[in-house]
Amino acid sequence: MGRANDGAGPEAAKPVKPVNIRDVALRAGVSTATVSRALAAPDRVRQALRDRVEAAVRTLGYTPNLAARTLRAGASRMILIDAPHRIGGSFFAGLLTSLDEAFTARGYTCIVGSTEQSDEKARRLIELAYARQIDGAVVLTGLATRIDGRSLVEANVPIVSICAELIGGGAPCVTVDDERWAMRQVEFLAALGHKSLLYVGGSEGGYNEVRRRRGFKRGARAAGIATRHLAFAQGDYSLGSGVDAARAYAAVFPRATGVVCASDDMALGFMGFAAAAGLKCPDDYSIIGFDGIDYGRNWTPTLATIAQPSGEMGRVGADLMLRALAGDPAPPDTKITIECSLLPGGSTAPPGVTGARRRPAPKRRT
Amino acid sequence: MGRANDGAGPEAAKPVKPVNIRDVALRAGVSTATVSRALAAPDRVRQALRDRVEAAVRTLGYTPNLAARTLRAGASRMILIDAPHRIGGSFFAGLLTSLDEAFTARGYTCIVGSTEQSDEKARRLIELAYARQIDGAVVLTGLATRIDGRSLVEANVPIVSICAELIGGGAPCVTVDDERWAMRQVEFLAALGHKSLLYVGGSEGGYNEVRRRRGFKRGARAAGIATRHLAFAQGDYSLGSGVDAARAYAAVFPRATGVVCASDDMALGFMGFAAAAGLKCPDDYSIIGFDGIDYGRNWTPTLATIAQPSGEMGRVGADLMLRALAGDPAPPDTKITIECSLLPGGSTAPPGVTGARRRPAPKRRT
DNA sequence: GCTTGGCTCGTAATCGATTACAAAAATGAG
DNA sequence: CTCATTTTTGTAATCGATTACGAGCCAAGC
Repeated sequence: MGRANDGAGPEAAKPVKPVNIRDVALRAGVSTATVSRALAAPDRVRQALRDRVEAAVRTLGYTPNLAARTLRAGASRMILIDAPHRIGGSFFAGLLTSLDEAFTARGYTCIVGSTEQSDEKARRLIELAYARQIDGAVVLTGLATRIDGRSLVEANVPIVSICAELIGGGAPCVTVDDERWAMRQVEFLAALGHKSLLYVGGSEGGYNEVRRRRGFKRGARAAGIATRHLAFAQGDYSLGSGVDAARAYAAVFPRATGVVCASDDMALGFMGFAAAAGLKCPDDYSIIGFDGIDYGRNWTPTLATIAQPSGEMGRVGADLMLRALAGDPAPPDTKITIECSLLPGGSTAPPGVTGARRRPAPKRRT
Repeated sequence: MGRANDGAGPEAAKPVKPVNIRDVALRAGVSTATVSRALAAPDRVRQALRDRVEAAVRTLGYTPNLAARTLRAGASRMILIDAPHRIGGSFFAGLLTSLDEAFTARGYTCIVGSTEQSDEKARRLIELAYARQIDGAVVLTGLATRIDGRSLVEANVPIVSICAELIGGGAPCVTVDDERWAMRQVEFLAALGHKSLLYVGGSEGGYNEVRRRRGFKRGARAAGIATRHLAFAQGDYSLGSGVDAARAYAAVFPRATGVVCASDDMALGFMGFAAAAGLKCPDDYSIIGFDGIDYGRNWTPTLATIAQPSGEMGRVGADLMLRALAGDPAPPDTKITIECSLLPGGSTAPPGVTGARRRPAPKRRT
């Protein structure tokens, strides 16, 4: 078929050797050092040469090799963000967006991963730190995963934690006062007249869960609700676990009129199952969530919740990291607390106000 | 305060020089080449030396520097995933999870970003490709963003697109048959007896939107629904835009009984606003979404929808990429179509079945 | 005229791991 | 025991950009 070898065979397209700084130097008739300077510190190179270099860069389509730069500079301008598995829950999506925006604006690139998703994934992420491939890590889980005896914390890379304190401490953190706002949830329902409550918790033993549960208990005590009028369901923050809680709720604690959830997702799952089971909200029960996600604001009825300002939390956290990277780290015991706000919604009402449902008389213990 | 300089002053902790392969070689009494081989190809090194190397690695806590390896190897084992801005929408969260899982299992690390979010972000991501920092790119937007005259496509890096074909083509893709499944949406509502429909579309002109809208029109024609009984609202796939559509709907087209949405999020937003406005679903209107996200399955009522198998789409897409990275790329015009499924839900019913709402008599044109 | 100082610019070392090549050692065959 | 092979190991080149150092040049000052 004609000329056998014109250098553009079907396979010949592969080894396109990328242009490097030497190619540019050659074309511009200068040394590689001058090319590097023309790009990094233009005011240290004469106008004439600078122009020649820029022209060469343009015509050749040169982009500095990042690996080489990272190797030499000892910094990659990449930040690892260790997000929880439940990114889908959209509260974290907002947080990620604001983090990403803040870092991008300062010339950093974000790598998002989850150390709690699988050991293999965690290993890889931790490895990135030890391999000096990232300049810093933002941890959203609080979980200091340790794989093969090594952890992010010991990789000697600046760390900032958001949403939860790093286990073992040692890193500045940005959180909300989980306990206080969980108390606020209870207070809100109690003020409406609810006297028996169900708590739907997040992943057991986690930083936020421990505090929200404690807040729930303290809130109940403060509102004068006896322990025997409290019930507890264990979820994992996900929509599905809220569904499960609702399923158990019907059987285990039919008399609670107020439901306090540790996440909006669980509250929505709960409402979904309850509705399917014929329970009306807020006629039959009131429910309040935690996070402040969009889905809740548009649910039927709208979900009352504690809104966490994810945008602000991300910005503040990114700022801490950027400061540390600039050589001015905050003291490792720095703790910044962000204010939440309570958003009312149609999911709460005084108990038994419309629904003419049985609400058993107190009946004090047998 | 005692000894003035014990080498561990507050600032002395900083310059912890990380151990490199030379340190290991020195300690094990071998050459750096042997260390490298002992780690990468253990069967090419005698047992005795291998043991010494492994011991040295362990005691020194050595991890190979990734930048150096990338520089030398010409490959970084990093994949860029260009996801749409609306990651929060949780359909993409599922897709990302399955992609990440597939790549991690094969030793790759994912960098997730969005070229459509901001120019600055896009510039950075494209730069990653030109700077040889990524080995491949998975594009979920179909949008071949071009910044400063360069685009991902021209960075000479393997590309796979999922959900949409790459604009301009040239990359294998994994998609669903948007048009056919949009027709199916209409068919489903028409079969229930709905004779006037509202279409709530996604971002205008986008790959999926164009096809779903076309499918909607074809479906209506096939069902014998006249054009004057069709209305169109323009959204952007987000929950909020569904709310807006509902707001406009009430005013613009009060007589449509069926609503076809190009995303579940918009459907949920629509239902949220409609409920607040006193419209009952499915008594007053039926609605069907597209995506198959968890929120819809637990909404009140549950949302009928076209479920896209995000897990499978991710796995298939990752497989295409891994193949290309292994030197066996699929032809650039490869198109893999994944099957969807229609999930029924409480959000649809025959028109006017329970709600005794006005449903204007046909009244054929004036 | 000669020295000092300030700019520019090129040479070459450097970052750390991988690998082609050659040298050395071990193994096997006869 | 010798020669041919195979297996191990070390030396040094390499990937590409950055930067310490010094050479060359020009102007100012005495």
